[in-house]
Amino acid sequence: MTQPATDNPCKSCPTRVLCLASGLEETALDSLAECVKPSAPLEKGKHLYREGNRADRCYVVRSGVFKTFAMTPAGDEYVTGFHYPGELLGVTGQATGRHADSAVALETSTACRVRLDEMATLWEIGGGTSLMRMLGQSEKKAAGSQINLGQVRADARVAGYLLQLSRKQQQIGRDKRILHTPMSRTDLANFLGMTLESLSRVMGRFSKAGLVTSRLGEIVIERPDDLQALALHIPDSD
Amino acid sequence: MTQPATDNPCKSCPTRVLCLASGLEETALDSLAECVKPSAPLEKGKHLYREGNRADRCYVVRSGVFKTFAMTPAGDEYVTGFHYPGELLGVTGQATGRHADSAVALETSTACRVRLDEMATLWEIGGGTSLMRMLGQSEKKAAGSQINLGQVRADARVAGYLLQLSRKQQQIGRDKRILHTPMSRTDLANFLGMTLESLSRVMGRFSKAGLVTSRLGEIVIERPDDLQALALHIPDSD
DNA sequence: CGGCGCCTTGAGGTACGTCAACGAAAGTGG
DNA sequence: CCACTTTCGTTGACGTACCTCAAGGCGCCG
Repeated sequence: MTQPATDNPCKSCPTRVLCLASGLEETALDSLAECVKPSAPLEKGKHLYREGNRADRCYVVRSGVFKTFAMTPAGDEYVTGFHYPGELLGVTGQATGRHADSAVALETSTACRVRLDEMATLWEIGGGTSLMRMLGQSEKKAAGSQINLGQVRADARVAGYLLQLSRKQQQIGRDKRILHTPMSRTDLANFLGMTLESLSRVMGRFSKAGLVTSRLGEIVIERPDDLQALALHIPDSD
Repeated sequence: MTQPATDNPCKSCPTRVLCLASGLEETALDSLAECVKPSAPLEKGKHLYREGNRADRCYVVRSGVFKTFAMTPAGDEYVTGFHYPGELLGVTGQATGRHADSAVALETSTACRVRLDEMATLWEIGGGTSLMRMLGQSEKKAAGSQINLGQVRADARVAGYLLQLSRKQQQIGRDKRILHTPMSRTDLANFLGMTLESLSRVMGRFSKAGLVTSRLGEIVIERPDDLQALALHIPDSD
C-alpha cells in the first residue's frame, strides 16, 4: 500500500468490489461513506442484531463470517444462513420494521451499516444499481439454498453446499479449494437440514474417498468434479 | 365502485395495499404509474420471463399465481417457489443482469413491470421504503421456506407450507382457511423436496385425519391448530 | 486429573424413495 | 356422444438412507 491512510473506509475496504462501492465513481465514494458506516470489530459470539430489534438499517459483511438464525417458540434454533464478505444482512427486517432473525459473528468480524433513511441519497449518487445487484445476489443465494435443500440425499446437500462455499471463496479472491468454515458442525448440520451424526458420516465418507480433507475450521476440496457429480448443478449461486 | 374508470392502473389495482403503492400519497400514484406498467393478462402456461433473458426490470404479481423454476443441465426442473399477488419476482436476475430462473403463470395472471432505470424516480417519489419492504418480505419468505425445507419429516414440510399459504391468503384479503392451489401435485412435491407419491400419502393422511379437505385446485384447512402442531413454528413468513 | 464441549462411531428402527400397477379426469378424434 | 389416448393422482410392496439412541475419543480448561 503506497497510498496514505485515508479516513474514507470505503476507499480502503478490501471488499469494495463486492459491495455498494462497485461501479461508483471515485468521487462518489465520499458520498457513499456518509451513508455507509463500518462497525467496530465484533468478536466471536457477539450479535450484529437480534430478532425483534428495530430494523431501520441493513448491513453488508465487510470481513469475517456471520450466522443468521431464528428461534422457534420451543426455543430451538434454526440456522438460516452463513454470510461471507460482500453479502447483505438484515433485509428481512425491512418487511415489518423489526428483525425476523438474529445475526451473530462466528469469528471476529466487521459489517457496514446502511441506514434505510440514507438509501434515497444512495440512489442519488448512483449506488442504486449496486444495491439491486446485491439484493439480487442475496435472493439468488437463497434460491440456490432452496434447491440444494430440496435434494433428498444428504451427500448431495453437503456436496452442493461445499461447492457454493467454494464459489464464494473464489468470488472474494481466495483459493477456491480452501473453504473457510468457522461454523460448528452442529450449526452446519442444522442449516443443511440433517443431524449432526449424518453430517459427520457424510464428511467421513468424503474424506475417506479423497474428495475433501478437513482441518480445524477449514475444509479443502481435493476433487471438485467428483463433488459436482454428487451435487446436482445449482444455478450459479454466487 | 362509484368512481369512474380511471386510466391509472395503480389507483384501480385490487392489490395496491400490498404493493409499491402502499404508503404513497394519492398524488404520487400518477408518478408511480409511469414507473410501473401492468402486463396484459398472461394465460396459464405463458412465461413472464425466461432463464437467461435480460433482466432490466423486476415484477410484482398483480393477480393469479406464478411458478418460478430453474433447470439443471440434465434438464430436470427445480421449482423455487409459487408467487401470489403482492409478491416480487425477477429480483434474482439483478445479480448478473440475466434472469437466473423462469417464471410461468399457473392460471391467467397479471404482473406489473418495474424497470430498473425507473427505480431512481421510484425513490424520488417516496416509493423506496415500499420497495425495501417488499424486498424484505421476499427474503423473509425465502428464509421461511429454508427453515421449512430443513424439516426432516415430510408431514412437517407439507403442514408448514399449507400454513404459509394460509397466511398469504389472509394477507391478500381472502379466507385463510381456503387455499387457492393451482399448481400440480408434481410441482408442489418438487418444491417441497419430496416425491409425488410421498406428497399424495401425506395429503391422504391429512384428509383422513380431518385436518384438511382437498377439492380441485384448492385445499381447505379444517384444523389449523393441529397442522401447526405438526409443522414447527415458522417465523411469520408473510 | 476430572469435567465438559465437540465430534466420531456403532446398532437398530422407520419414514420415505423406488418401482409398479391401478384409477380418475381431461382432452381428442371419429 | 362415446371409445381412445394422455395426463395426473392414488395405492401397494419393498429396500435403503437417515434419524434415534447410546457409547466412546479428543481437545480444552479448571
